[in-house]
Amino acid sequence: MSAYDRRVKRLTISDIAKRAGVSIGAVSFALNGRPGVSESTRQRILAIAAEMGWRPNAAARGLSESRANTVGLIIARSADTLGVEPFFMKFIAGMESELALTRTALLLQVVPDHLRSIEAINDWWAERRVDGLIVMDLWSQDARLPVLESMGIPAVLVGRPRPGGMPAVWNDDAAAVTEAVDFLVGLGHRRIARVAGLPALEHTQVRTAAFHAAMARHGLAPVAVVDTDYTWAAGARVTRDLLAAATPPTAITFDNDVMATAGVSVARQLGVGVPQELSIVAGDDSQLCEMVFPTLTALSRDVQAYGVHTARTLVSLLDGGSPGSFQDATARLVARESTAPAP
Amino acid sequence: MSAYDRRVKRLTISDIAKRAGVSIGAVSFALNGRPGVSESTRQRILAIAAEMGWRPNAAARGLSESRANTVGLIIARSADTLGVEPFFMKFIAGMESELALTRTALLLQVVPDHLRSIEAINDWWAERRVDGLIVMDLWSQDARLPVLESMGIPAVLVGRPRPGGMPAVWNDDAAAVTEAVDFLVGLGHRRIARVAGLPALEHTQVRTAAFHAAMARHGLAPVAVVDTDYTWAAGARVTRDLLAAATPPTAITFDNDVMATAGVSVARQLGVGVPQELSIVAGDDSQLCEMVFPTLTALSRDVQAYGVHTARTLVSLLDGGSPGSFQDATARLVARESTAPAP
DNA sequence: AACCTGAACTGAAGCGCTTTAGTTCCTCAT
DNA sequence: ATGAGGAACTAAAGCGCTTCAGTTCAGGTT
Repeated sequence: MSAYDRRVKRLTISDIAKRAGVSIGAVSFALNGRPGVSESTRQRILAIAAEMGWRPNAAARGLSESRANTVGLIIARSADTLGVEPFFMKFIAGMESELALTRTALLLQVVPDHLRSIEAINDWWAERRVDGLIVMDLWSQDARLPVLESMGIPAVLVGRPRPGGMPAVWNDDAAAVTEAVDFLVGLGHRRIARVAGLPALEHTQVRTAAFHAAMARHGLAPVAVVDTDYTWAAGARVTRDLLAAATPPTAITFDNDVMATAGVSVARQLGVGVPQELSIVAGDDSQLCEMVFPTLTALSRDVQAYGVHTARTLVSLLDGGSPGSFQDATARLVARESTAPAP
Repeated sequence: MSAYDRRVKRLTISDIAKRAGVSIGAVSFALNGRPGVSESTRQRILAIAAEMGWRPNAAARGLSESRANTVGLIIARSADTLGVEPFFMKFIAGMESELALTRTALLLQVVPDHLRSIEAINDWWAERRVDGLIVMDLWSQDARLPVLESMGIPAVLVGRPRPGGMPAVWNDDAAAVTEAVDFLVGLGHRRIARVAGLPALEHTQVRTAAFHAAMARHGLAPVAVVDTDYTWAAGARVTRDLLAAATPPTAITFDNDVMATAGVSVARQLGVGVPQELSIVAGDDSQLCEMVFPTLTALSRDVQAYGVHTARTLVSLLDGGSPGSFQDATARLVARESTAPAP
């Protein structure tokens, strides 16, 4: 005998019907704002339902409507990387504030790689647990997209829109990177390096291309562009290498805050003054950037709003709309202490 | 006409029944390992189901079993605080690895306070969206517990067990704090301060009590014990105050890694050498502790395992067991660069 | 008075599964 | 030959809701 009896008598729509002296159909009409009942009975039924504290059984409604009223978010990263990235939690918080408005729940799954991610997609869809999905961390050749398309799964991409593909919510990474380069060049820097994130991620490629273009526009050649895995260790190693070169950069842009922090740390160890001898720009903003000394100049954006817009797009898609892609605000450069005129 | 037709013909148990030439009841028996079918037909049915790629419709099964096969995690914190704390993502990742084994999904909700948290509990339970809950960030007088108890909601507490209450997964915060104090005293420190977290949180109180007890055991009186809200700003402010005192501490323990980082930063600004003049211990370990200079001595534990154990306890509870509370491994002190013999 | 209309409501099917109460049929003891 | 017993299966109810096809009835037309 379980400590919890699952079969407790639950309040159902027919209890309300009995109490109101009408059929369950009438109750359903009343509760869902459909025609078929007079305004007076509707009010009576609503009052009774509220008084009795009735709430629809999600499984029953889902079964009947062929809809789960739930969306899924699958994050394909190792738990270690996730931990330090404030991005996800903020994004999730934003999504939920929006989803709450339509009584849509959020199913979450954290898996280490794309293969598992596809398994999770299959499971959820086959079991009808979700009505649609949010896809993050897009790769340029993303194995998940064909799966989603072939199965006809409604999804919203967090990243650049695909031609003819599903709706995407994105922001102009290229413009942000360009702003950072312009800012550094404006400070007199000529020898600038870029420490990029995972090369498989599409936005890494976009940013790298934008970096090259922006440098070229100023008639400059990058000192280096190095791909990494976003970790602190990688940021430290690359910074060490860059500073050990014959003509080291006077400025480095990092693709996230964690690596930028590592860069500051390594520079200090090597006795390279930040920002006197080396300027540093972080590609993501978070409390972390204000936690280090010197505080980090960073590309900042409203991640929570990003989550809100993504959720809104998915909800609209599920409601039968055909939302276009949504361009979120471009990250702006927030100048702090880690940048200064070139030596 | 929606871009996605929800009414696409889905594979159901009766398709399999038709194909196997048996009744749907027989199929259900076969798929769920129940008696009522011969071994040969069971195998035949399983083969057909696998071949056709059948998966049970979660809503249908849930409706029939009066069970959602989903558990809920409600996090009651502001998105800002959440972001920097690597704890949650790791914990979630751990939970999921365990939940995946029993095909249980995780519903997540991030709300700013306990009031909203209770609303979310009510909603989920009334709608039968979850079978049980994980309760984190326990307060000593936690308004959620009476709600859970009165509604008979299966729940596992992440924190100290309540006498006669629901099962809890916890670790010995007192022992960990004691180890930190012993360590510092062993290094010759006599003037030790504690920068605590949110005073409403139960484990803050447990740690503070343990801190006092450990100090007393060494015949010492704390320089100060200050409550905070875990933020970087609070950590910085308190450190500044402590170091400005007539007889400043030679060692400070902080209740999380973020504040400890702030402490290091402030000390440097004030020209106080870490660890030469001031030793610092962080109450939580994460990559952050290895990202600052000097790297932080910290109380470290396996957060992912913590999540695994919590999920396992809840699953056992839902399966009708009556799991006792589970004591997770005690955090161990990882000595790094931020601690040294007292000046 | 006969007819039509539309609003207000009921009855019942159906969503996909589990589970209980039968039914059929084979085997074995008598 | 008869029946008891059990294994292997089927039929159908039920989970709680939505929805569609009817039914009833007041009111208006002609």
